[in-house]
Parts: sequence; structure tokens; C-alpha cells
Amino acid sequence: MFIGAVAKRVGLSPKTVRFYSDLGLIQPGRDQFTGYRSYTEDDIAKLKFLKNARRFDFSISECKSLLLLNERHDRASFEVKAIATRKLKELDQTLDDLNSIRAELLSLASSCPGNEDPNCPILDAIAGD
Amino acid sequence: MFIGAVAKRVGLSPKTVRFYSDLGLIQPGRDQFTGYRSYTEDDIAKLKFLKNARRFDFSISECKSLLLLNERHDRASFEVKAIATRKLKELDQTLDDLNSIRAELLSLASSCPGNEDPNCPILDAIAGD
DNA sequence: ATTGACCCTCCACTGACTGGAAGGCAAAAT
DNA sequence: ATTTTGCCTTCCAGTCAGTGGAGGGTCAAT
Repeated sequence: MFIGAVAKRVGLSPKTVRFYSDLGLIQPGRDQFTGYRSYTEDDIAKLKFLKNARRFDFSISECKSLLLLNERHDRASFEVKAIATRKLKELDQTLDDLNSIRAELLSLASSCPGNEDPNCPILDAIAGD
Repeated sequence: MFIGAVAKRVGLSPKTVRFYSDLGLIQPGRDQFTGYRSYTEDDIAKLKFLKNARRFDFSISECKSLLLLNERHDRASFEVKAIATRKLKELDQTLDDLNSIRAELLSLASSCPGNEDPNCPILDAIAGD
């Protein structure tokens, strides 16, 4: 199957699929006459795997590791869990940061009248310190 | 004051301060003999403003707007509030997304034994669909 | 005279793509 | 028969907000 149909089936753009092949994440064959990238069902499964893994905010490099673990049948589940746990920590950190700036910004926005008057506690807060 | 001292006072790297001047966010004068960027107290206040605004995840372009509003004394506070409210919406969207992937990942990680066994529900979930 | 601490410009890199130009190939419409 | 359309290819540039480094100028102190 060629890149356009593959992309449609997997739910990625052809650009992205090509990008993943450039990175060596997937190694599609080539049509002997046209030179078109040619994907097997196995390649398509890997692309789906990548798409799902990326949804969890795993980096491309982490996705590569996960792909390898998925194929290595003598893997240990703790190897996978370690990656997931690390990502969870990252997510928690990010969530903490975002929650705190959200709270701060919400409080500022709430105290801003939002009228024709120039006086604005949001600007005051940003300009202060 | 020159860029190194400015950067230290504001809490940004000299590289970043130079970057902001390249973008035209701040227009420092130039030392007539050395060509060094030369910052007034006003410039430094603007840099602090930028630093604080960036902490709220405002983009450079949004920071530019906020800087302009801060200087435009005939502004209306609703102009500022609109920017803050939009950013809040973005933050909420991001938080929703991250919370949902966090919950999903946490549930997967919890159900993974994390032992020597190859069987792993995390990989199963990513490979599935 | 040289060292060290500044400063300058310009280029390249990050991550994960996306957009577009320029070109090849094959089938379909005119 | 020709043109258009719709694939595909490669390669270059841009996104965002910086960061890192090369190569070089300036200034005060040793």
C-alpha cells in the first residue's frame, strides 16, 4: 500500500508518515518501478502504534524505544513501565505548573473589570515585581 | 547598562535579552563607541514585564500586544482581559487534554506488573485499536 | 603584552512536524 | 492526442522561543 492510502487508514498525514520513514522508525519497501514507499500490514500496525504512543505525549525517541520493546518478545514489563512512569512524572510536573499559572491568571482576570477603563490589575501584576 | 548586567538584574540570559532586541520588543540604544546595546531603566522594566508575561505562557506576539497595552494609557481594560481570557481557555483545553492522557496512562501503568514478564498492558493498549 | 571578562554578529540546532516548489508517472477527461 | 488530475518523489524553508558556539572586537587589570 502506498503512502496516501496508508496515511488515511492510520489517521496521519502523508507528510508525517514520510517523516517517520525518514527518521527510520518505519522502513517501508519501495515499488521497484516507481520508487514509491510501499507499506506492509506490519508497517501499518507500527504506524498505528506510533500514532497511539504520540497521543500520550511520548517523544519520538520514546516511541522508538516502545516500538522496539513491543517487538522484542523477551522484554520485561518493567522496562515499559519505567518509561510510562517517567512520562507520568513529567505530566504531573507540567500539570502542576499549568494549574498554578491557570489559577493565578484566573484570579487576575477575575479582578479585572474588563470595561472601558484603562486601570487593569492584570497589567499591574505583569508590570510589578 | 549593558546586556550582561541587565540580564542578571532581570533574570534572563543575555542571549534571550539580545533575542528580544532582535525581535524589536525592546529597542536598546547603542554605545556610541563600542556598539554595545545600552538599556535604560525603562527598557529594564519592559524586560521584566516580558519575563513575567512569558511565565503565564503568553506567546511572544501576545507579550508584544500586552507591552503595547501597558504603555498605551488610553487602553481599555477589556482589551487586556480579552487576551487573558483567551489564554485561560487555551490553558483549560491543554489541562483537559493532559489530565485525560494522564488518567489513561496512570491506569495503564497501574495495571502493568512491572516485573520480568514480557506481558504488558501498556504495550497492548498502544498496539491495540 | 597578555589575560579575562565583557560585548558583537552570524550560523546552526532543538522537536515534530507542515508548506511549498519542482519534477516524475499514470489514468482519466476533453 | 492532449491536457488535466492526482498520485508520488526529493529538497528547502518555516514554525516557536530560544540555546550553543565560532570568530572577532573592546576594555581594565595584571
